[in-house]
Amino acid sequence: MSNKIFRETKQRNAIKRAIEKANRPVGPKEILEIACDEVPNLGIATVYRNIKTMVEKGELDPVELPGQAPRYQPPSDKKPHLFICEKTDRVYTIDPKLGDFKPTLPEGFKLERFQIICFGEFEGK
Amino acid sequence: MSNKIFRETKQRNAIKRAIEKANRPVGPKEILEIACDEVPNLGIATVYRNIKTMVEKGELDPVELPGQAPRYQPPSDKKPHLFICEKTDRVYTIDPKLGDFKPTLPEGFKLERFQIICFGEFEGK
DNA sequence: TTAACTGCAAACCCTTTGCACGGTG
DNA sequence: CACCGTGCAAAGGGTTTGCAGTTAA
Repeated sequence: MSNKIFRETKQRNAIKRAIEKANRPVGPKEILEIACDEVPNLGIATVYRNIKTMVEKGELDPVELPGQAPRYQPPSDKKPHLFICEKTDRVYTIDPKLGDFKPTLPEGFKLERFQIICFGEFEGK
Repeated sequence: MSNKIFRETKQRNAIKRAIEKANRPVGPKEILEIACDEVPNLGIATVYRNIKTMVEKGELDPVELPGQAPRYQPPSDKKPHLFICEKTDRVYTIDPKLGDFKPTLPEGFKLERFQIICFGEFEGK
């Protein structure tokens, strides 16, 4: 069982702020770069360890992408559908207005859940 | 430019046949295992090199998955939508009967194409 | 014969882990 | 002061590359 006590450190806070500041799903390297403004020689291992801890605590959600390493975002923004900008490689969570749409599958396939991944260009800030 | 001449080898043929035999998108390890029936000490590097060559020649299509390494399938079966069996980790291409469905996106997002990834269990052979 | 192909091992890249030190509570 | 967290460097896992020997054409 997990009765570990979590401590506040300047590294952990910098990582949290970096993810919030990004405001879209970001990867470990991206997090490191942003957080390094606050904690110059932050190690990548610390970023990975904190991501893991935060995901376990439910403070961070992994966003898995086709053909790419996972990115992370605060759980409050949780939306399963994604938009991948093919110009900038940035990822956004979207609400594609599905109504009651549901894919129909051939026999034998039991649908648990589904995800729509959109590709294109995002022309915004 | 690429004016290389491609040769037939027993390894390359075994790899091609392994992918055809699988009849669903397969990864390098899976290809190696199947092809090893024909060519016992086939090297994994050869599998990777042939995958690359075949993708470049258009004889093979990569199938990219969220949070997983890409798998490959013959281009004739090309369908963008996928079903991932969470029991066996096997991947299947599907036709989810979309009709004229299209996701509606917020302003600023220019939709180029989209893909539906379904998760669940496949109860078939 | 020539140059593409192969197997092996080493090199890579990204992620994880071991260790000694530093810092929180 | 106990023990969690950190930085560094080494270890892992999957993919790629260098090399010398093999083989297709």
